Amino acid sequence: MPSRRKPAALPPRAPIKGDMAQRAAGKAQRDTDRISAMRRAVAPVARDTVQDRVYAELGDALICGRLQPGQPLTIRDLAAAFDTSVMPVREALRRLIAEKALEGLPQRSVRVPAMTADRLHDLRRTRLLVEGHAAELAAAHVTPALLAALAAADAAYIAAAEAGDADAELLCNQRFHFTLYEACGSPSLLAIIRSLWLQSGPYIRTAVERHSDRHAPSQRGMRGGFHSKIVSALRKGDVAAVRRALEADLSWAFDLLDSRH
Amino acid sequence: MPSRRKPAALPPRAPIKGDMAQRAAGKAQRDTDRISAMRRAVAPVARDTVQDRVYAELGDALICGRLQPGQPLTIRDLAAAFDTSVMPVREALRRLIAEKALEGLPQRSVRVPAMTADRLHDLRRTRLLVEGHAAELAAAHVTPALLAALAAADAAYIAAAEAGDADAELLCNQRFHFTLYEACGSPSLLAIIRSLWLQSGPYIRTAVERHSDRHAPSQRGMRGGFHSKIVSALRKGDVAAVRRALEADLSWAFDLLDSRH
DNA sequence: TTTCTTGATATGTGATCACAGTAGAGAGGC
DNA sequence: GCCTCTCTACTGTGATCACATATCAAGAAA
Repeated sequence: MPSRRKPAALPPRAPIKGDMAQRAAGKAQRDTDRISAMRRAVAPVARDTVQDRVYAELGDALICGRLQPGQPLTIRDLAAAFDTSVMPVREALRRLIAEKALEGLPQRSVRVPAMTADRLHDLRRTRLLVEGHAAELAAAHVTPALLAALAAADAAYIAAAEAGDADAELLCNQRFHFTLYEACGSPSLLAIIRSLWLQSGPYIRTAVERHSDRHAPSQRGMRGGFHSKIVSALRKGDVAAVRRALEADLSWAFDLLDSRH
Repeated sequence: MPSRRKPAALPPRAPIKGDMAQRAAGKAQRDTDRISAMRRAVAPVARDTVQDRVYAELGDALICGRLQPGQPLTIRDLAAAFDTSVMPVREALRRLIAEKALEGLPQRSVRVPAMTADRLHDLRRTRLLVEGHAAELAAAHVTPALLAALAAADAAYIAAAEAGDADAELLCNQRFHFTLYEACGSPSLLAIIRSLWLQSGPYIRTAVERHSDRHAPSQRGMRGGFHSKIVSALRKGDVAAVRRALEADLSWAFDLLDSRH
């Protein structure tokens, strides 16, 4: 069999297709209004489209590093993996390319951006600038609820790290940081940070795995030390210390990549 | 006639359709290879698609403020204005929404984001942070060629401002700033700045027009004073002064919007 | 007169088809 | 044997159609 088709790169973890996509195969239903009204009542907020779900799924895969740097992505393969047509995938890829999370090659193929020393250095500098500033802004709006949420996120992170579940570890780390950043009250900064995380996610995964390879499970929660320093600085209201702790946390991951690459 | 169809919001300034789009109406041509080879020789770099051109056109319109804040955009209207099908417009809008240059409403309609005091404040703060940092980085890589390019861009800006051509003024202002930012050597910062300009373009237009309303033509080049201060600070290598001058330039426009809105 | 309903129109989204360009494998000539 | 050419499968892009839903207007009921 001469087919060169690669196996599906990314199996969907949850059904992607909404009800809307089933109508092509389904029978014509007359009481559509009744059904859609009910559906709206059940899920009044999450009114997302198929492409939104594809986008979210790919974004998660990028941030959690489930996609390798340099890995090529084809629209049709992804559409097959998600069990949809090419349309939603096209638009999701387009969005991710616009956010620099994916790279559109001149031959129009799409791939996860390759990891180069220049790119790592650039991302590191920009993330220190933007996320450091967001942390400073958040430090000005500290509330007990925020501190509690951060502490909870940190605990979940440590548990995941010690359990050796890299996916959960990265997810909890993301949750901790974005809990902090959302408190900064700047939508524009938040959008920038989200884009930066999408861009650096595939590399950070590599860093975390290296760390796990080098250390015993009981030592893997080490990064939690950075997190708790951030929380205690926030509690004291020491803005400069918050920034320092956050920058140390970020630098930790990038240093792991700098040392050997 | 009950048609509620609005007039085309944005007449294309240049033909959008490439040769690819003409094949649907055109006759089948056999010597395609010869022609495409020739075309590649003539334009070896600009291998852009229809959606790229729609995207670029809409981006220019946003940065130059030819689209009003709050203005709704419909795919079919834009497709008619650009004389293409809806496909390229869909994907161009999707990209701009991903960059926060346009706003996707929950009812799935698309519009230019409305101007609110909160949003203005947020954009101002983020732009001061990011563009200030980019200017500092650029100050570390000053070359005579850069200084000459900036001086030329500033001269063009003053000429356009005194001529009262708002479109050209905004375009030259953009050129001056991006000449500076490109020298910072950070692709990630440049992408962020580009997105921020797309977001604030519609508002800046309003600011510039207010300034023109209040001042005689001979005084309209005033902003050039900021630009020349930036250039002279760069020439002296005074990084802090570069940042101050740039922040004064940016604040000038936002102050105009703050004062009366 | 006001309000709810009911149509028609319009608009975004998804699926499918058509086509140009590319890359890779295999056959042919040197 | 190595290089070149050709042919085929594949991929992204654009066009078009189908459909659910949102919007708005006019009409009916209170």
